[in-house]
Amino acid sequence: MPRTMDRDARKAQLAEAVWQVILDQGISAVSVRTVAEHAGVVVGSLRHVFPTRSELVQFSAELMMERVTERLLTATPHDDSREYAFAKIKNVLPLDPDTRAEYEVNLALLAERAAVPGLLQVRLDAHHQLAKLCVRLVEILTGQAGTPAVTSRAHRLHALVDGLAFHLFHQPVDGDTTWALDIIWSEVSTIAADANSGEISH
Amino acid sequence: MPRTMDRDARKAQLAEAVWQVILDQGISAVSVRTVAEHAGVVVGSLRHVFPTRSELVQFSAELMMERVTERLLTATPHDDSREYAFAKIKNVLPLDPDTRAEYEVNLALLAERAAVPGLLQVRLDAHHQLAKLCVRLVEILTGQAGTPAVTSRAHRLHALVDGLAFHLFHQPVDGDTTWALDIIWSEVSTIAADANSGEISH
DNA sequence: AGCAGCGTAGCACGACTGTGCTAGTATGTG
DNA sequence: CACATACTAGCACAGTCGTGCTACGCTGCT
Repeated sequence: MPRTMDRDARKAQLAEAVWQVILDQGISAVSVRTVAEHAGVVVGSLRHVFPTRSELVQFSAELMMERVTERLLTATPHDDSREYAFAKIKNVLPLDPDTRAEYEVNLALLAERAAVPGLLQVRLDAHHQLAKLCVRLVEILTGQAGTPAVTSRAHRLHALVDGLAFHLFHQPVDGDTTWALDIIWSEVSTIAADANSGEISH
Repeated sequence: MPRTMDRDARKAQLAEAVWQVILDQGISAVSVRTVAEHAGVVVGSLRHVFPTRSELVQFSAELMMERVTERLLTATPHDDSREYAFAKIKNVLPLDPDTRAEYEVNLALLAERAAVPGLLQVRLDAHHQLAKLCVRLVEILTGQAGTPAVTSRAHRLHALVDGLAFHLFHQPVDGDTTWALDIIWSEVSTIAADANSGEISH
């Protein structure tokens, strides 16, 4: 065998170059050439790892989702279930420049799904994963599971999270974010409180 | 003067061709040639109206927003303020194929803003307009105006609307949408009810 | 030492891009 | 009728695109 390299690391390096190009010049500027140049490799090398542009773009999307999932799985223990839920949700909102970039790349890849069909599945996976997280959080907060009230609450929480993400993305990077956190905290509290007082539905 | 045509109609025709191309092949397929072909005109004619691609894309975005605004302004009188608010919100959600397409084009143009800077302003305008609508609805529902509680409620409603739009977009065209409408209705009811019982905050 | 083969480097090709430019055509106004 | 001109039509050019392809060098196993 001749010299071999860490393929996964190389793929990650190229995926990160894709993200950078998206942030700098938008998704339409993502070509095998621009990405290769950004990553400091020649086109031939990039194409040795990703034979086509589609594979490059799709892997970039998958790795991005994988990274987010990883971050979500890192344990954030809290004695109070409300603070636990709050911390988890803060993890998926574009609150700092890094997560904002993440969100922006996500939107760009969503818009590219007409050109790279595989992106649709990636996007759907991400969506369902967030949905499942919301269900879990509601279950923890209410102490119930599987009831219609839980799924309803989870739906609502999910919508709120996605909506807030969209809003945060629309305001300047250094803008005030406390209002969004307030909304999340109040929602989390409401879910917990309603469960304790027995009235959940509506 | 030589023969003249309805310039606005021609511009609208071209903008609609842009939307169609976005829906069919994604934003990256939007070129002066593809759009001209879709509109049934030659490139020269298109460029007589829109000298550059940027102007074409930007106008398409502006016209789209204009159309939405127009639809929003058409009076939908209701004796009950809750039903009025509900109807208004239904107007901005991607519930049928047409409004879904609208939403998709919106997202695509959002992703293209790195290439066409003017799109950022268009998107921001749309966002602020929806925010203003939410404030107005909350004012109508609560009978108050200008209080912190109103802006807080409006923020929350706005986030919920954007989040639900995102969710509806992720499910199949013929999917069940009643759950989203239920959430909206319950939120509208809650806003109205809390205002009557005096407790608004949180 | 030799060699198989991974990874690097880059040329070539046809297609497509945005935009500058010119020529022709039809039509409303004088 | 004449003419100015809005509009149509299309060529040209330089650039970028994705991808097929070959050639070379280094490396690690036999």
